[in-house]
Amino acid sequence: MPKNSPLSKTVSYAPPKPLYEQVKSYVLKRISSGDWPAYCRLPSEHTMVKDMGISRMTIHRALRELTQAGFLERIQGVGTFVAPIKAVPKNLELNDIDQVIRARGSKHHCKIHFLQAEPADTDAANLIAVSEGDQIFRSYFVHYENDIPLMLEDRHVSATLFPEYLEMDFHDSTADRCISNRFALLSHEHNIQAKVSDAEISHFLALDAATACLVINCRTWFGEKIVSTARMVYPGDRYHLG
Amino acid sequence: MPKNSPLSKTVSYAPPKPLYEQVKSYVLKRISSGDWPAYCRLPSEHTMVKDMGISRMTIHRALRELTQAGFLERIQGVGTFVAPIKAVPKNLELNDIDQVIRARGSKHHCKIHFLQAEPADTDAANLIAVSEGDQIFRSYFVHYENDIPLMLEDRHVSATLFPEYLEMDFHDSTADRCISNRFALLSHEHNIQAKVSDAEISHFLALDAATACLVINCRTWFGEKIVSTARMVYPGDRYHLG
DNA sequence: GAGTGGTCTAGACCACTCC
DNA sequence: GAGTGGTCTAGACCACTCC
Repeated sequence: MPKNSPLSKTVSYAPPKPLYEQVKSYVLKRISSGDWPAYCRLPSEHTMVKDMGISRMTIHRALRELTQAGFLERIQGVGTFVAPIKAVPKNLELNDIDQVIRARGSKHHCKIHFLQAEPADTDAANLIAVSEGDQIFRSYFVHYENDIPLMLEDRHVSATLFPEYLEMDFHDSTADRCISNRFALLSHEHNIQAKVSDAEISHFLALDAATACLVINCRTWFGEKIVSTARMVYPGDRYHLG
Repeated sequence: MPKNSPLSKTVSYAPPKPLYEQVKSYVLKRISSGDWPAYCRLPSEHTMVKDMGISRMTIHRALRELTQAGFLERIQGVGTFVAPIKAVPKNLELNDIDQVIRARGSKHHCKIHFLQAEPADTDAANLIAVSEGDQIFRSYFVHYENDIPLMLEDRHVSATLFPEYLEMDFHDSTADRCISNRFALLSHEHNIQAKVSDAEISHFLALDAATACLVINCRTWFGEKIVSTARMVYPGDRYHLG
């Protein structure tokens, strides 16, 4: 024991990473250093077992996880190869409006302009995949950051899939979160465009002059069915994504 | 053998899914049906081993993969629980401009307005994290869809990290893909806003009148270092994301 | 037939939590 | 101490590719 054993204890060895993590790190290091460029063939599992003295299941787990993460490609009967680099997914994460506002240190509140059942007109019927005239729910909210309007949320909701929608409390939670909490395994489809404010947008977002706005259209699926579609409009000078 | 055995052969049984996939499907079905709501405790691995007659490693793999996918949460020494539903990531995938244009069935080409080394001014130095006056590369391209300008790409590139940048061929590949092909394990950071076209944008994108534009700023990291930053401007009436 | 990766098992040891 | 999940092994059988 060295004389500074109390200190040594404080330093507390990082617990050694599991073997499969060590193998993953090793492979990633070889890839990022350029030792193993794209399409390069890796040693076989059997070879790695011999060379590293690690069991095949452990090697296999490491390589499988790197494959799932997009770094490798494996072909049964052939071998393991470094994946071409496009594999890095360029995703933009979309967060809830109230969380974004709170993360900025501001106060969020939501004004409900209307929240009602109505028969679907042609547009709404298309948006949410019901027949024209079917009853749907519609909500029309404006979200504020410290009393300045930041987002107009115009939402259609399926009355058959989510009959309780009108009774939700939208002051504590967003519509989006109410829907997420109600259904398991939702999927989302987004579309983002830029658009100059029109009379409707200018009115509800309190814009003096024509302003470029971000318009995000989001459709939410539960399995094969559309639960909700939302049009969210942000003034470009007050908000940006990402 | 039934009399239509040739047909039976043609039908070709789907090969049975691996056991761990069957376990995953079973658990997902229980979750999405509502049998196992959020925070619900799952049977222990040992219990599943007994009940299903499947070895623990196989059960464990199924539950681990569902955990990685965000459906479950596991606590060592405690148990396995259904994850609260927020887990569904709402991501927007950002694709390469030339691929988007070709996917629309249009023709892509790129006009190079300039491509040069220059000393970093204050803005550029901040964008790419070098010192003012350091040499950097700058490219200024316009991408066309069938001869209509669709995107202005103003890019700064680190001359130390990517000295070959000026010699790349940008007619066959995009700048973004050149960079991706050059480095392994890049990460990207995006910022999207709406902005009214100014004189510069109107000129290069051939806009007659003030137009709302999508502006995407993208920073590309190689480990701790910034390889490139790009400002990409799309006219809102010609393009939308997603 | 030799080599590859894909799956699965029965057992082991461990760290951790809860009692 | 009993129960939990986390890791690891040594072996097995398999489907697949390439020769």
